[in-house]
Amino acid sequence: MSNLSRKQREIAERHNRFLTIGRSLLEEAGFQHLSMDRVAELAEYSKGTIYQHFNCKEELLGQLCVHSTQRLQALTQRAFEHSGPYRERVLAFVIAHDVYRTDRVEDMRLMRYFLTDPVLEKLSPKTLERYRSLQRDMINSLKRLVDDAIEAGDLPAPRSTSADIVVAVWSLIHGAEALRSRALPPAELGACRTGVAVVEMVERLLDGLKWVSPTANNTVSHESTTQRVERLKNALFTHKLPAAQ
Amino acid sequence: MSNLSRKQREIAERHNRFLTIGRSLLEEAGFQHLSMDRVAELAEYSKGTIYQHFNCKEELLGQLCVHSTQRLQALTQRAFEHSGPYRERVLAFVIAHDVYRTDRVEDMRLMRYFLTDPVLEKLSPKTLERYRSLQRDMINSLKRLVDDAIEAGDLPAPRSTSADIVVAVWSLIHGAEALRSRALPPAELGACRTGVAVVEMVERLLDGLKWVSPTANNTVSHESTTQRVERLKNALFTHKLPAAQ
DNA sequence: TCATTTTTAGACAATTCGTCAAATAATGGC
DNA sequence: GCCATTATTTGACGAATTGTCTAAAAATGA
Repeated sequence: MSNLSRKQREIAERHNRFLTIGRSLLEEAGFQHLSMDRVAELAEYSKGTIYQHFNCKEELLGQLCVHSTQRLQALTQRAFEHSGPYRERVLAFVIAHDVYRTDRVEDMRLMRYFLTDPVLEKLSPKTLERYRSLQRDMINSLKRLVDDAIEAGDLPAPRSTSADIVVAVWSLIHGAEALRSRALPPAELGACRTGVAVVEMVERLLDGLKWVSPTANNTVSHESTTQRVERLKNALFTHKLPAAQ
Repeated sequence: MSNLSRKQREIAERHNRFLTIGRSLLEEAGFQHLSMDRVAELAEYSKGTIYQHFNCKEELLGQLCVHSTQRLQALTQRAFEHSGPYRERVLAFVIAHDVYRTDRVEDMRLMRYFLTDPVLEKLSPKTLERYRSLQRDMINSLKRLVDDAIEAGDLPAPRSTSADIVVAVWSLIHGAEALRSRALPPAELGACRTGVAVVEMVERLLDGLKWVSPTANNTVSHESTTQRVERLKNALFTHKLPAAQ
């Protein structure tokens, strides 16, 4: 009995050993250059052994990603537990991401990888579920917060659903992160380099939610967004571009 | 002389042949599963030949990505040439992305790959510059548009720089795209599935820009965003999380 | 102590990238 | 039209990597 538990402990320890070494390889060369051979070699186990713990490379990366996501989630939790006004908690959620990003660059890169690549399909159901569940938690907590804020009158949003608001806040955070990290040379980015700019834009978005009748649109005043989108689509994007290449 | 141009034409044709086949492999299996061996084989050329045109796999993908980006840019161009109110042109910019995404799923995936992965470094200087230049064009056009809109009083934004606004709009578009395509199970996404939601949120953001004094913050009324961020950071995120793993 | 079960090792096949020297084709002078 | 020079194409090759599978080693238990 103590035998069984010792065995289990050994397995768990080895598992962690692989993960720790994987993490350090990640840190020093990026997830692109992490190889199972190298992890096994550094862990002083053979190839066959590592594949007993992780059925593919993505599974190992995925478990590392889950760890990272857990840490991020723990940080965002502080935002939700903040005792200040509802609106401040939303901002704190944004700030949590910025703090995390500043602190753990390579983690963020890995998480972005799992955000964008068709790689989730390779994960074991268990890991996939752990990952999804963490993401859901963060999204749902934010959604609850937004609902509460609206309820309390701290965030009047007569024209928008809380789901849309959550998506928007999430997009501002992660879109800016993607832009910041690669897409453009620094010159064009300007102020976006600082996390404050993102908070600033979230503030403006939240401010904008409270508007009831749009006044900026002088020509067509009682058009819904759907109608507007339809009209512009028809006016500008009906005829296709010439075939590529 | 006609000889030289014939030769050049042949080279260009072969180049295109590789690209076209690359594109079709992309379409059917995603960029992850495109291999140079296979492209060469389908093009009925040997391995060595393809490497005379593209010095690495990323270069081929990069050139495909440039093509895609060109098409997207051509679409966004229509938004800038729209004769409606400035604000509508901003919305049309967003809609252009949605139209493109709907039309060309795999293109979008490839472009997201180049947006998020540390892969730009492998491109040839020429391709990198072509890519950057297209991105710059779109960003700068949008920035000019925002500047004009502010100038014309169509988009009052007393508290924000146009650069920040551009980053925010860009983030809303691409963040939502990332979210939509992978990050979460459909259930949580809700309305975000439709492109209209993004336009909606951009509208709210633009509305929010015109606010001069924040009224939603009841406790500390004359605090700048920078101060606010500092305060929240100190209050919530000073002590670190316990070490991972 | 020995048979049975579990675990580990590392050889193996398959894929892929990118290179290189040799074969082939094109070019141009005579 | 022929041959020397130049350019191009080929496909074999090396290296890295993933994931599998069998035989050896170790642990377990009677």
